[in-house]
Amino acid sequence: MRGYGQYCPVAKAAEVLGERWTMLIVRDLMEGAHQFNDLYAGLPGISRTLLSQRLRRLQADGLVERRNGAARPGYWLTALGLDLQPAIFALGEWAVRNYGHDPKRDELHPEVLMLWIERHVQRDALPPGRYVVRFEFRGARPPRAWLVVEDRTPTVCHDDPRFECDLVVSADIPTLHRVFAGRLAVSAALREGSLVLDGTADERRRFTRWFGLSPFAPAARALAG
Amino acid sequence: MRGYGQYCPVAKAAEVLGERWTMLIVRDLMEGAHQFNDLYAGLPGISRTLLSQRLRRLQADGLVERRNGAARPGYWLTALGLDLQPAIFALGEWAVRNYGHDPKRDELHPEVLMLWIERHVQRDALPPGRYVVRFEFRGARPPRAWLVVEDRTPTVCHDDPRFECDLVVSADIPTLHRVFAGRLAVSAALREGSLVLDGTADERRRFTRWFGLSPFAPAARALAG
DNA sequence: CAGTATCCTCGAGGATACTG
DNA sequence: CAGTATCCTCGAGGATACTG
Repeated sequence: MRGYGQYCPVAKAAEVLGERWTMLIVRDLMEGAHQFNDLYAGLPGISRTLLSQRLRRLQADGLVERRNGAARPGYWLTALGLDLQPAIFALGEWAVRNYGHDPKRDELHPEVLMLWIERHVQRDALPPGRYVVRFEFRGARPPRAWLVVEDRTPTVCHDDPRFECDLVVSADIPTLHRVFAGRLAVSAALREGSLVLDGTADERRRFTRWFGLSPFAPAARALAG
Repeated sequence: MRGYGQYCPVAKAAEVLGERWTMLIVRDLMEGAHQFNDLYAGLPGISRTLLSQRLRRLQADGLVERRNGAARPGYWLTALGLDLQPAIFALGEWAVRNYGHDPKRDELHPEVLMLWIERHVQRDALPPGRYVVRFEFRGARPPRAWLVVEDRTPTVCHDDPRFECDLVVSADIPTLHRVFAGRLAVSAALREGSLVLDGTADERRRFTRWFGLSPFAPAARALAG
């Protein structure tokens, strides 16, 4: 995107963030995605070429840096990029306030939703060692997914990992999304039966602690009243 | 712009605001531009066709409505559009915090700067009747412009209106911009002589009251210390 | 796993001329 | 003053195949 040739703060922000996908990449980096393939999985429709290009542009603009030193190399927001948090949050809150309703059927990819859930798992609430949860989507395709935790690090699997499951979570995708988004309380979903937990009483209780909600859940909750 | 097919608040916001020019159009509407030609003048580089298209899209998305009833028909933000103010402001503040320095020479159009100044004039501080101020840009092209006020309504003229001037403001464009942006206090500019006011003592004093700064001036000032 | 190189398409938007 | 219609260009990005 060419610049606007206007020395206006809003124009400058639009210049850096205005290209297609860029804001979503920043959002994903904020929510804990750092590897190329992790980012790629969270952006259905983008091509690998384009993601690569956008990441290079973000590096050139100083919002993102590639860290090679760590155990797993990856992309991280710089201080400049992290400083965008309040602004991106304000944009999201605007959308929540005004468009918070009726997700269209084809806007709910089970894979992406599971990725978001994975990214927001409350790690401290997870048990040590291996921990496996199966999600049953009730008629969606794919019909199920697994959240496999090893040493408090969750990973979504779409193929049966063939481990014993500590808990089974059953809900259709819209319900699971409404819960994640904070528009339906876990307790209310359990009560009405749109969300069903299958496991020991301890595990069912533990779910409410490790299952993290969207950062926009408080805003959505505030709307509901 | 096609949507992202993701039911995420940030994606939704990016969908509505992410097209080139759209955010700047919203910004201009927030700052008091309402007529097609007024918007057009504030967006150097856009084509009339594209502006028209973007305005139609903004109407379809519910951010803008066309009001035909008023004395001058024009485009106005709806409640949905106005609700974007905090988010757009946060984006601008991010840019001010991080890119607040070194405007490039060709990013400072005298015409656009004068338009911004016109839009932020403090009307209550203007005298009734006709009031005319000439701006001398010291070597820029065009070299001067007039702010003609009739009944507290300011209009920028780039051709000599042939009225007597109540005040002459001399400053090069970068200085005038720094003052408008809040990065150089009027008092400091006057002291160092980069801004010169020519008129009666009363008129010179009045200038500091009607000359309004950018909405981002407080953020810029805060940076300066 | 994390990208890059190459080719090709198609649609956004510029230029120009026009209108109520 | 406030746009619209038409034509045409060019460059963003998809598809595909490839690599350290």
